[in-house]
Amino acid sequence: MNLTLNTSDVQYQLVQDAQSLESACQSLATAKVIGIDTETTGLDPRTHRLRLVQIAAEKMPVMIVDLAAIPIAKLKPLRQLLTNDSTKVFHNGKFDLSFLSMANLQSTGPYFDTQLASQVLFAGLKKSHTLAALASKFLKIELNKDLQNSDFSGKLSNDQLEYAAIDAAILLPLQKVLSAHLKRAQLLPTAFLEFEAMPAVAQMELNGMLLDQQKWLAVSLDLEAKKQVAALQLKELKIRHSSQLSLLPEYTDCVNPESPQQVLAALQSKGIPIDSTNKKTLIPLASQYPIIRALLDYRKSKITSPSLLEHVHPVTGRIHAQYRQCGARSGRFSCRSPNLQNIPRDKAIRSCFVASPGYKIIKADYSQIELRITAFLSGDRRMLKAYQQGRDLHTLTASLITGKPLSGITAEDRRLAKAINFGLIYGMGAAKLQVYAETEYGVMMTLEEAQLFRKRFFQVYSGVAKWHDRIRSTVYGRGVREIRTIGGRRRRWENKPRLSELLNHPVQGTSADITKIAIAKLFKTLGKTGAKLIGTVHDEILLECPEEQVAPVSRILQKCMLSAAAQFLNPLPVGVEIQVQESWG
DNA sequence: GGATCTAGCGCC
DNA sequence: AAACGGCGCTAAATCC
Repeated sequence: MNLTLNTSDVQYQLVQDAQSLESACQSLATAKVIGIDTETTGLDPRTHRLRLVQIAAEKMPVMIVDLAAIPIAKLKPLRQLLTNDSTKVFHNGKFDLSFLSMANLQSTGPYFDTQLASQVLFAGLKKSHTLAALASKFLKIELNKDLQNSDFSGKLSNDQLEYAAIDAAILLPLQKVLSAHLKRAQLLPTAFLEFEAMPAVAQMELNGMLLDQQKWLAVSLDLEAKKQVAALQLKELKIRHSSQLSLLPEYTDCVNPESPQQVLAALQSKGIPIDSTNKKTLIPLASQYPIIRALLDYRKSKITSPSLLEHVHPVTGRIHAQYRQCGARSGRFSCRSPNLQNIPRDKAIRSCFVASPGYKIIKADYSQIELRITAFLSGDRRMLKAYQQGRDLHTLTASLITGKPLSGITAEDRRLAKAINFGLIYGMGAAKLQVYAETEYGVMMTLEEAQLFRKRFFQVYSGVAKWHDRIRSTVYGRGVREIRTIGGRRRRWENKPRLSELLNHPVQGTSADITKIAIAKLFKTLGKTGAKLIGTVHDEILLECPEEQVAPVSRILQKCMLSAAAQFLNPLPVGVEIQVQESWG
């Protein structure tokens, strides 16, 4: 394997006319693998322009296409090259594909993304995944990135051209060495799963979500008003309750309810025995102390009203959040600017995310996917059987734990069972279960009851108990610092992981793998339906679909999601719930 | 004065 | 013996 690349003699050819483009593309078309990089006038594909497209292949000079010099109509050879069946190697291809797509230069796979490859390889560890870091680590080449943010809009210097050429050329040896590492670590399937999802994610970001700004303004004003009322109540209570503490000025006037430190000190000074002001500490005390009730009300009204309006794009009028495919150690997506994965479920709030005129929002959720994965991984007979029979696992758990017949399970029983199911599969203790059930599901229980429920849960689902034991003895107990999903996605730890983390990754990570496969399949299948992928929230996929296409697209969506899950969970049945609405709410 | 950390909380 | 995991955002607190 030839991994040497002397950056000082990377050859390149600057292409500024149609004829040179055609001949350069002809040579490059013979390559099985090409490295592609782009230079742009900025970071926003909607407002900044694509200036250069650099394409490298082994033993050829890097072709640098100057898009400022060649009319769009003459780019056909480039289009052909981008859509041939060679492997296209990118570094953070989401960025390049977004700009190519906006320049009406579509490309097709197969793709290899060196950044995603590195992230898959080192998931869980603190590593840098920049191109310079990878070049240094794997090729012992120190890239000079001084020109990365230089002005690529005007006349280009030789230094800029050389920089551009090197960034494309280096992708080829990097792809080789990363492939070898992925193969050795048995991570090729996971990496390819990421590569196939990558163009879908790029398109998802470009599509964005439409926010009804009028509606949102009304909702956020309403939230703000509620917050003011709560703050006022809080202030009055504080002043009254602390009036006798006039020697301590910070408690006499008002305490900033936003400051956990001040709130903690203030509450402690009133003799309330707490060591934290978080929800789970305060909720049990709320009935006893009006001030705590007021504080909780204040926080509730404070519901993160992220600066959504600031994220509405001036050109498209839509919100284009950034999804990071390997943003979470488990393989889940993370999302930011804004984080659309933690928008409150409150209908009033989610209803502000709407479909364009003539479109519908199609929202699809996997049903209890993490519990199903747990059933599969543990092999628990009772859970597997319940799912095979199409039963509702929460109701079953409620019945098994309370001893009531299935027909006698109330809504509260089922909420209790949800808390038990979701809490205990990752090994929650009784004390935490008690608090968790109350704060998340509004179900009260004594510590003794929590202990009993916990004991019963592991009795009735003994396969889950055995699965915990197995991980405890073969991984946790031996100090192993890595674990994998069903599909082989690996997460590693710098230090000894907690048992709960080891139990969680195979479940949460498998769920992420399934969603990513579904998104990749969907992207390939939606084709000319006009439906657009606009968001994903872990086990949920959101599409915006032309009204007349809703029926076929719903079927496609369901089929893609079910077949993605079947890749790992077959023959366990999986459920997908599809809703067609005017909005996300 | 800006960068980073912490607590708390929204979502799955 | 006891232990639920994964994120990003905001404001306050703290560090440099």
